[in-house]
Amino acid sequence: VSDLLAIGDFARATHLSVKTLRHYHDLGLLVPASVDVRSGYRRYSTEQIPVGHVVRRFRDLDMPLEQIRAVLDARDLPSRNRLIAEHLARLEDALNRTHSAVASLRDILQGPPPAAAIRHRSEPALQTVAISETVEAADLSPWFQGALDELHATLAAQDEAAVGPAGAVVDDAFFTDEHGAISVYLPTARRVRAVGRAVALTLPPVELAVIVHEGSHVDIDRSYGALAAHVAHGALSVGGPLRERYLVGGRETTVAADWRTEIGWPVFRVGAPRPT
Amino acid sequence: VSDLLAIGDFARATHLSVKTLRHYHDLGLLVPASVDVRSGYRRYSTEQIPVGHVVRRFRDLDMPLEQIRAVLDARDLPSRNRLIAEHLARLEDALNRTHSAVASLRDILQGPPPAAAIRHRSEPALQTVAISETVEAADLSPWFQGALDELHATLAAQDEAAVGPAGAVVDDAFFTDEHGAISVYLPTARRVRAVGRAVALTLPPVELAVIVHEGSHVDIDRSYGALAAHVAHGALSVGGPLRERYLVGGRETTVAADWRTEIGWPVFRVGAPRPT
DNA sequence: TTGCTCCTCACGTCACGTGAGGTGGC
DNA sequence: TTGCTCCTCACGTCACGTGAGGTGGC
Repeated sequence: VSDLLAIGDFARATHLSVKTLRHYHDLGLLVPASVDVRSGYRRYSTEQIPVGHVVRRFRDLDMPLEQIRAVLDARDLPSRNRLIAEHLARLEDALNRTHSAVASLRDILQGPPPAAAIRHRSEPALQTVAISETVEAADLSPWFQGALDELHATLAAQDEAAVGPAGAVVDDAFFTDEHGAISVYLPTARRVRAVGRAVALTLPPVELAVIVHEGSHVDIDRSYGALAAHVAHGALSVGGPLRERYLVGGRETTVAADWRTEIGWPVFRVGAPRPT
Repeated sequence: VSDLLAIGDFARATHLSVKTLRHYHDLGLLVPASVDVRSGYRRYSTEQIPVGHVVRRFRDLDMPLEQIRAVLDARDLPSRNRLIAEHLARLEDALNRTHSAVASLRDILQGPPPAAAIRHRSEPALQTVAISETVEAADLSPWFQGALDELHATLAAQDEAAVGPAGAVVDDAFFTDEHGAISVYLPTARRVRAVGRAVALTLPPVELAVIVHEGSHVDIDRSYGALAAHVAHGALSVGGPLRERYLVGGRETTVAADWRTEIGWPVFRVGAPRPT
């Protein structure tokens, strides 16, 4: 009995608030060593103090409670360490994005965006090998990497090579709802066999207003904005998914400042009769 | 009309989701240039696109919506820049705390805490000059700095000097409820005149179990835990606020690893008859 | 016995997302 | 006219915090 702490003392011992401790009990994340059946009083053992400290540090690192539970429940050390390492990797990603966002904010507050040229182009039908899935905006980057790697591997296995830069067809819902269908593709000379997620896909012809975005994708919304303003100004809007082409991307250089991304926004064909 | 965008096109232009845009409209943060009275359809002007980009970047930096509104509404450039600089400073603080938390997590997972000695001491009454306020746990650090600076300035103005290290008396509620009364004090030879927030305060005598925490305060919960386990083991618990003394702190060295903080936990007097 | 600690329960907060059910615009 | 876009409204989510109203322990 002498080694049990009331919730208030346990709060002082761990620097977790009483409300937080009750919340963790409700969720089964940090269950008191004993609970008085008559009064409902929670009693924590001194052995639980280091557990509280660990939980607090994971929360300081924004780890979701469900994931903390997974770490605490991990059977063996390797799987526990894997979960932690994965979270630290996500955290580092977040820190990098924060640094980029600060730089990008300074940029945007300094002045108007660099006025990139917008041109119109008739895109013919295109033979490709593609992976199509519904993706959350938050998960885009790792999904995209994996898909593109798989496409290159698929071509290599069939002794084929891409006959142009990689690209993507992005459903409207991806922007308006934060998740939607995306196809990542590599253009091919021939129709390739389907392997794994990769399937042959022929992109339909389309009329596009295109802009080339220079640099990292943290800023890519500015090029989308320029394109949207252009299309709105000309009243050229027509439905259909957006296109992206990665003229220079992560496979060519790790220097994000050197990336070149073409964005294509579907429009009416200029000078042609509008569809009735 | 040709320069107005439907909400879906504005979402594509800014990479803010439609749900998010409607939310910002409800809050008055980003109000459409026009709203159709019959249908409720929102129309955004192309001039609003850069505003959307700015809002998105502030959100990427975790700026609360109310604060973003304050930035957008700022009348002059200096006050706008001040709000932004303040947020960036907070952000940098958060990044530093994240780095510390990662290091501290590695520490705690490596092994048991360094077993610091716990001793008992009778603390006599102490004449001090102090600032007492109710503080949120999240605001502790800047509040503490400001209060301590003010105390030193108060003494200097009266040609006095502290006769011992700075300390604090911390109400239990500060730990259990995340906010509570704190007094920061400097011990004085004489009773000083009250100036500003600083008033003369005589601390009552108290029996303490004390531990000395070595290093930065990100880890201080571990020393609190060791102390709590000791007190629980001896069944020595008695009410009353905690004491801290800053033997070596931020005024002595900016190398946080060299800090030494004494934590005092009120206990029964060992070997003395318990109060009846 | 007093006063503090502890209890539950319902609701609030922040920044949206989900989903139902329905209407408008090209 | 069809089908897509857009609308509102109510509720859900995450990790707690607030506050009411009440009981238990030293």
